[in-house]
Amino acid sequence: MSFAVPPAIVDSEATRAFREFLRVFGLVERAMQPYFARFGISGSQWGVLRNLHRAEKEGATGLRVSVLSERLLIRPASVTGVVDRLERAGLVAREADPTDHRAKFIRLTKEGRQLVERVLTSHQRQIESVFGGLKVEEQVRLHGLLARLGRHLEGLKSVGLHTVTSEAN
Amino acid sequence: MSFAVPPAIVDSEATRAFREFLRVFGLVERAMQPYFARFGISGSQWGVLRNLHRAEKEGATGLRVSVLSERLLIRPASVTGVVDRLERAGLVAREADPTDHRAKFIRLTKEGRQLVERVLTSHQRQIESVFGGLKVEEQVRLHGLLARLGRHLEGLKSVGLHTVTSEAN
DNA sequence: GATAATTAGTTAGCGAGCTAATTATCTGGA
DNA sequence: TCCAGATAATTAGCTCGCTAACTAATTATC
Repeated sequence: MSFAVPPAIVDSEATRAFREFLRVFGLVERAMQPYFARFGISGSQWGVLRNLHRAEKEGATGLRVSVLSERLLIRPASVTGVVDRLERAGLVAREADPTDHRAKFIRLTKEGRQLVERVLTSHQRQIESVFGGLKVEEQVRLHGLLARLGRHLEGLKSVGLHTVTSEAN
Repeated sequence: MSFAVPPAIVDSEATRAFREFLRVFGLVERAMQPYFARFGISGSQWGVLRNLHRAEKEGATGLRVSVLSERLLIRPASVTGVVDRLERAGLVAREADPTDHRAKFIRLTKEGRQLVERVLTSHQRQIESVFGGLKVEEQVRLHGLLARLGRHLEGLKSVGLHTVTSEAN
């Protein structure tokens, strides 16, 4: 009964989708990285800058490290690193939160704001170029499938025997 | 004529898809990492081990660093690092290529092979659990859209003004 | 056959993610 | 009130990507 051994020759649809997902992510990274490099920043740094810019438009003077951590889906310790480099580049500044001396507000400097505006003038076009391989209707379908998958993953707290990173946060 | 300013309020479908793509990737990583940690390896290390295992099944005794680099979509220098750690862990070994003394074959050790077999017994189930948020039919559609996007990105050699990493390879 | 150019892999050094541990501050209950 | 525990951010130390520069070996060219 050779059925006892899983048929490794043919992969499941989930496996095929999984592999393609990882592969395309690599390709997207490779397409975006030189784009950001033109502005002297990295994709991660753009994530911080974009969020700060949005916050400004909504009237906030800055964002806490913890808020950036949640929005960017990275740990606070990682935010510290990215902010360090942005600060060194003069694009953001750290400011004490008067109501809570443990917390710090990260805000855009004038230079940072100017850079964001400059990136934004070409940003849509860049993303369209990356996703231009899909018709708008396909982009919508992709977004829908990803959103569904995302909701599933948010619910998936423990997948194996471990908890995703557990309550350590 | 307020049209001169791009309507930043409403994002394009491409932008929405792009953002969701990045977000879901983060979630997938978070789901897989503790799974691999159970076996004492990382996702990157698994990539090397899985490729070596496949190569073995196809009759090869090992794979060159350059071949691993192509298959994993990472630069040779990065392969060196992952292989270093796998070698230190006793899961792979480096072996000279008798026909070309510049090249090296990376092959599984007995321990490495045993680990791969052990991971494989639960691997399908793990991936199904991650992608279980989608029906099989949706997984197929997702795969199709990603493959299409992937083909587009492979063709996209220069996106901005830069070449992806240029001819330096 | 000697030398130039190419190729395979590694090293060095950086950015960015992670966890675990540390510091400083805040807060709630005895 | 004061102290224990929670919370915000940082630091230290790891993996893993990257590029640039290097070494060693092969191939091509004159």
